[in-house]
Amino acid sequence: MSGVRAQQKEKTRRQIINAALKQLSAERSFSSLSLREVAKEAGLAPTSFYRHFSDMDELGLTLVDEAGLTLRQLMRQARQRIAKGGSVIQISVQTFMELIESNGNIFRLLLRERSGTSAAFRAAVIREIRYFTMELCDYLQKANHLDADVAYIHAHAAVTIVFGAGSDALDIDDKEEREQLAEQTIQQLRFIARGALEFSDRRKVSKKFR
Amino acid sequence: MSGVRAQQKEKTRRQIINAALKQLSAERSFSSLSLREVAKEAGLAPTSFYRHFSDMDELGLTLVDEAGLTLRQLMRQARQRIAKGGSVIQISVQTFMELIESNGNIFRLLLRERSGTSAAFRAAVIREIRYFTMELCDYLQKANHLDADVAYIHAHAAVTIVFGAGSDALDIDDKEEREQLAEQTIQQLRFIARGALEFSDRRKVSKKFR
DNA sequence: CATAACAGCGTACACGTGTACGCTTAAATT
DNA sequence: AATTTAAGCGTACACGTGTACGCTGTTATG
Repeated sequence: MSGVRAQQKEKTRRQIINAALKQLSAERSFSSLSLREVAKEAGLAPTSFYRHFSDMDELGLTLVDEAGLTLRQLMRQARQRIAKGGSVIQISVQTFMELIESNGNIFRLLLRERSGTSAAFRAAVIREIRYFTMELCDYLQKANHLDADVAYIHAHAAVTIVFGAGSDALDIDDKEEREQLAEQTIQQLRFIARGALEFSDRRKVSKKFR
Repeated sequence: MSGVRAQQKEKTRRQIINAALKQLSAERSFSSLSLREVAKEAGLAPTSFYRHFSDMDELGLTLVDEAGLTLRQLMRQARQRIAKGGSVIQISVQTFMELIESNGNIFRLLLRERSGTSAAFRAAVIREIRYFTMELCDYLQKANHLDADVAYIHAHAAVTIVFGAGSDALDIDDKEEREQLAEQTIQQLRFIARGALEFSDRRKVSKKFR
C-alpha cells in the first residue's frame, strides 16, 4: 500500500474544502453554497463530490473544525507573545484582530453558524468557543487567583466581548476605525477584569472575618 | 375614498408579514424562506406577493423594522418596571429574557441578519442595536455621572453581553439553566459597571489634582 | 498476472424556484 | 352610469438544484 491512491484522494478532498472556503465571503454564506457550485470550483463533476462527503452538511462540519483549529492556533500564538512580556489584554485583542483581518471568512463562518439553522453546526461552533473560554478561565484562575466561579464568569464575559468586537470589525474597512474599536474593546475587557477582581477580593475578605 | 380597498390591502399585507414570522424558527432562517412558501402560508397566489413587496428583501427589511419596534417596546417596559423600584440590572436582564422566551423568533431574526449576507439587512439591524445602546448610554451618563466616553464604552459592553446571553438563551430549553444564565449575565453586567465606575472615578481624581 | 476496489465522469430525472403575461372582478373615480 | 384602477389568480417558462445509475480507467490486492 504505497498510498498513491489515498494521497490523491486526500488532495482532491482538500480541493473541495478550499473551494468552499474560497466561495465564502461577506455576501455568501455556507448555507447559500450549492454542492454543484463547490464541485465546479474544485474542478470536479457534481457527482464526484459524494466520494468525499455524503452531504454538504458533512463538508460544513469539516469547515467548522478547520475554523476551530485556526482559533486554537491563534491562542497558541497569543500565549507566545504574552510570554515575551506585555499587557495580556492588549496582546490578546491585537492578535484576535489580526485573525479577523487575515481570516475574516473563517471567522464569519463561525459567527454565522453559531446562530444558524442546523443544530449540529451550532453545537460544533459552541464547542469550539467553549474550549476557548475554558482555556481563558484556567489562565485567569491561576494568574489572578480568582475563585473558580468568578473566573468562569469573567472568562465568559471576555469571550463574548471579544467575539462581539470581531463581529463588528468584519464590517469596518477603515483602518483607523478598526484601531479605535480595538482600543474600545481593550477598555471593556479592563472594566470586566477590574470588576471581577474587586468582587473576588471582597469575597475573600468576608471569608477572612467569618 | 372610503378606504375599503386600502384596508383590504393592508390586511393581506399583514397576512404576508405574519406568514413569514410564523415560518421563522430555530430550523428556518429568513433567507431560506421562498417567496412561494410565504405566499402559500398567507393564502395567496405566488404572483400576488408582488402587489405588496417587490422582493423578498423588501419583506425582510420590514420584518427587521418590526423586530426593532419590539425591542423598543421592551425598553419602555423595562423603564416602567425600573421606575417602580428595584435593581436596574436585574430588571433589565429579566425583561430581556422574557422577550426571548415570548418572541424568540423575532430575536433570532435580528441575530442572524446581523451577520447575514445582505449589507442592507446588516445595516438595518445594526441601526436598531445602536439605538438600544445610545439609550442605555444616556441613562448611564445621567444615573452614574460617568464621562461621556466611559458611559459609551460601558453601554456598548453591556449590550454586547446582553445580546450574547440572549443568543445563548435561545438554545436552552431547561428553565433552571435559563435562570442560571440570567444570574451569570447579571453578574457580568455588575463587573462591567464596577469597572467603569472605578475608571471614571480615578480619572476625576487625577483631574482634581491637576 | 488476474481481479477486485474505487475515484471520477456524463446522462438523466423530478422538483422547487422567481417571475413575465394576460385575465377577472370589485372598488374608486369621473 | 361609464370608465379607470388595481388586487389577486392561473398558466407558462427557463433555470438551478440534489442525486440515482452505469460506465471508464487507474491503482491495489491476491
